Amino acid sequence: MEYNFTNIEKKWQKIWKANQVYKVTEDNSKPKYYVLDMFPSPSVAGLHVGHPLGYIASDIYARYKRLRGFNVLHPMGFDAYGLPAEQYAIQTGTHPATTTEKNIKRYRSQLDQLGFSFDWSREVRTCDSQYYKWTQWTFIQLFHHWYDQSQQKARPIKALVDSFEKQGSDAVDAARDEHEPFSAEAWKQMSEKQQSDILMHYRLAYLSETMVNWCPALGTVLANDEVKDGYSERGGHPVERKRMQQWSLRITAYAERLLKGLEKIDWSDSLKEMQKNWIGKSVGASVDFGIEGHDEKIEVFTTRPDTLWGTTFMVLAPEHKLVEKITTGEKKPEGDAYIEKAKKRSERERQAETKAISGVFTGAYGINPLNGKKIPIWIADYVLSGYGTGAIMAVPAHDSRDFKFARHFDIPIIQVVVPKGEQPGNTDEWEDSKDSTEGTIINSDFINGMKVKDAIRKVIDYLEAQNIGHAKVNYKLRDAIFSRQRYWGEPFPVFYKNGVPYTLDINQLPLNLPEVDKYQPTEYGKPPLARAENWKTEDGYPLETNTMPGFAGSSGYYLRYMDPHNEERYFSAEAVNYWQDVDLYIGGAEHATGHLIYARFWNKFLYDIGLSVKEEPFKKLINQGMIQGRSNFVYKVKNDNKFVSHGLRNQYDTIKQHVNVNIVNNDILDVEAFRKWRPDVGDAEFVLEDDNYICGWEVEKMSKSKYNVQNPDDLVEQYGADTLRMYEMFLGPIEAHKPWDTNGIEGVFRFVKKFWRLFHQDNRFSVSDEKADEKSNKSLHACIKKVGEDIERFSFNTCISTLMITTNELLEHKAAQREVLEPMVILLAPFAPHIAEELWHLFGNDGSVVDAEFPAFNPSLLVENSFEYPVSFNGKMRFKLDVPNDMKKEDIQEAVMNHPKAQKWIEGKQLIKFIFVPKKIINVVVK
RNA sequence: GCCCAGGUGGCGGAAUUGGUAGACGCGCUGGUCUCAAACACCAGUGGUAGCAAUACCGUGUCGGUUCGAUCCCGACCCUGGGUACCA
Repeated sequence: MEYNFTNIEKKWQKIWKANQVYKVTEDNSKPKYYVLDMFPSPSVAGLHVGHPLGYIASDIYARYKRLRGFNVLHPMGFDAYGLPAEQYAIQTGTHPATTTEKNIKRYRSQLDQLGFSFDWSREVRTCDSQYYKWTQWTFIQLFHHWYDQSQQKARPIKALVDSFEKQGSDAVDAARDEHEPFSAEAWKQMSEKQQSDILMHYRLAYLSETMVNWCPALGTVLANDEVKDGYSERGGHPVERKRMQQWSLRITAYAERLLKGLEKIDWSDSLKEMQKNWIGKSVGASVDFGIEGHDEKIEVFTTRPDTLWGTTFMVLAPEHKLVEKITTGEKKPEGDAYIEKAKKRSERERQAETKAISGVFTGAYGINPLNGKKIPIWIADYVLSGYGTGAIMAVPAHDSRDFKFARHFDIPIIQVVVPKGEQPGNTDEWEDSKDSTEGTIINSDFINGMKVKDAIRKVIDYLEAQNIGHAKVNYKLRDAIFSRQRYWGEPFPVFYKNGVPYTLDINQLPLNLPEVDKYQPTEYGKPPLARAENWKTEDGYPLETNTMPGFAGSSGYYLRYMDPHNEERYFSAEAVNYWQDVDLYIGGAEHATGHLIYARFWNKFLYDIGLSVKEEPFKKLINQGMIQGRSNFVYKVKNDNKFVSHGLRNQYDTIKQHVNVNIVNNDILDVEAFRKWRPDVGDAEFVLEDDNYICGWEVEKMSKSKYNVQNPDDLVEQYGADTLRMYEMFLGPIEAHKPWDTNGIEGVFRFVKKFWRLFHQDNRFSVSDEKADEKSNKSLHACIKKVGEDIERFSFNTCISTLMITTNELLEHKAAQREVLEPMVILLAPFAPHIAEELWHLFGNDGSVVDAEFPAFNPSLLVENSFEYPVSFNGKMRFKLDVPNDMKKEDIQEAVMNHPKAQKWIEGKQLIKFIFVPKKIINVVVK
């Protein structure tokens, strides 16, 4: 019988579906295991070869755990809201729901043909109202909760209001924005609007003014990514920074718990490090600087209050609220121009460009609260309004960036810390700032002579005693801006009454996304939902027109999989008590500081209010590497409808443009296909080299916008799903990034055919019930051991190598006994489920191979009584020597030294040391 | 700029991380089978020198620690990801 993968795969996929082989229910007789993939966002391009990489890995592990007797939850769904469907809708007028539905169908059929063990009865889609009902529900909960620092948990707003009524604002220790304190009496006399404004400073979901990239021409807000040099990437319209009222989530309240929680989870150190840096905890002090001639104070945060005496200037972010007020008349024009310029630059641009030093003196002076010294106040765009207080005290002697700024503008530099073993220096001669992490304080009044650590403590005590500052912990983490001026997202369950926001009743959920005539913003720059007819409550109050961001729907989806059809609740207590949390989560590292932080926050909140039963949602996380695309480029001559070949591009002034890799073969462009693909330049001239148009190439992220997407369908048709699954795993370690290349899939295909041949003779399934020989048994058990160990450490590429090696050995031994071949089928099953299932049934088994038992390995078969040692001289391997296990070190030394091959290396030299590492190496050191 | 990761033959990678560098596979070379091809099978394959045994060189670059470094330390170069409204 020939190996006909198409028939085999189709047949078993049908049977698995009909028998619901992958459907799971809570089963208290078995331990649970929850394997989760980051669900895909269904794009027009379909699934590309990078998507399945993670899914194959998780599927292997899910199947493996099932073979080990676990009740495995392995669900899948779709992150269906987002920009791409909306952009497409703006261009074509097609409703995003239509596009999304179509894309999901395509994804589903692509996933199905790969033979994944997903329980599709649990599918969720973020754009489904029965799903987003619970996203909206969670938002309402966030709105009605605040964070109690003393209890370190979220509590109902009701409790806060009670406290205000009894004791005013000072009785609680809450995560909140700054506001003036008030008494219980004052609270009671406030209007509803005033009370609402106060509560906004506490709610975990709140309205506030935040900075955005505003593009007036497009009437929309843009991501930093969409802004290039102050212009929109799309259309090239000017963009400016602007304040806008937005919903935010007070994720900063959870900063400390997000940080601490990292210690308890099994994630890679690099990912934890990224999150740690993102949260960016720093311990220091808040200090109030006076301003000459003004009543206001400038609050700065510093990690080094001990260097206060070294402060020779201050810097405000251009957006700082005091800039306008303190800039003096003569400096005003210069200041305004600078602020105008800064507005046009994105935060990232402002931080990236450190070579060009820029800034403007305000003409105003701050007062150092410790010594009363006057220090100039500058404006510079390297200070960002979003970090700390948007103002810094600059200590040029001990900070590199401040140093460069001071040198550039000729501002004095005062040394205040002397590093250990050094003498105080002349700062005029310095080329850079001096490290100050450790050392002795000078030029600093009452802390002179103290060590840095003690000085910090002393200064903070002094600041607090004088009421000019206090100890403070600052986090780089910012609250998550939660509103988007877009159509294709969850509507907020919020309406406005006299300008005060209220949430809908839970029983009014879901608030369905309304129909609109167009998907772009209105002429007045209002979000698309403003176009919806009757977008108001039954009582006629206007509903919120913003929608939620992409991460809203993906923040809690793993919980909904536990009980996806529950209409009464997010999920039942029974379901969550059984499934608990995700044991293994597989997805891309590009989510490190986005989704993976938001989801942890979301889960902690649900934990606080008694829904989640585990504080951390994802116990173990694996980041599958990105399969990178190989992009191709054409070179268009600027201001001319002409393209030049790669080798000639430097002779012209050209722009590099992506070209669809599917019309490029071996970097040679199919010019006719290109004309069809880009009708806008259909009549272009092509400058060739050697009669060909050669394209440039680069390895980049695979994405539709780079036209380098490869999809798996053709490969499944040509080689079958089992081969594709194993080939993707064989490419390299799951966590490594690798460029996609189809060369090499033939080798895996050969292996699958070889494996099939193990069980067949003269085209007939032919396996005997006789005892297998020792060699075959040894091969099998070495394989069981290695494959088991390697699956446990997610080293799937070496699993496949091992299976190849064992298959070659068994073929060589002409092993055809059930005793060795049947366990091989089970070992292969997680990787290549279709062929394994077919062979499993050829053996006469009834049930599915997924319910088989992972074979046990017999250690006694693998015991060796000697070891072949590599013998090195001065670290260089020279020959090998077989040594019995029970031989003594002295005897081994003698055997080595008397070995004929050793003479060449020891002749005329003196033995310094004889190193013997059991089961590793022998090294002879001679001189 | 900042944070994180990576760099090993012609190519993907292995060496479970201080102990034989290059497992397994692709590709390539030669051969068997065939009228021929495909499939399959056999042999070889890091570089240099050599008929060979063997020797020297070799894990991005430079330097260090060690009996011994792909692995640890320092400096640098290059590539990829993230950088808060792409998902």
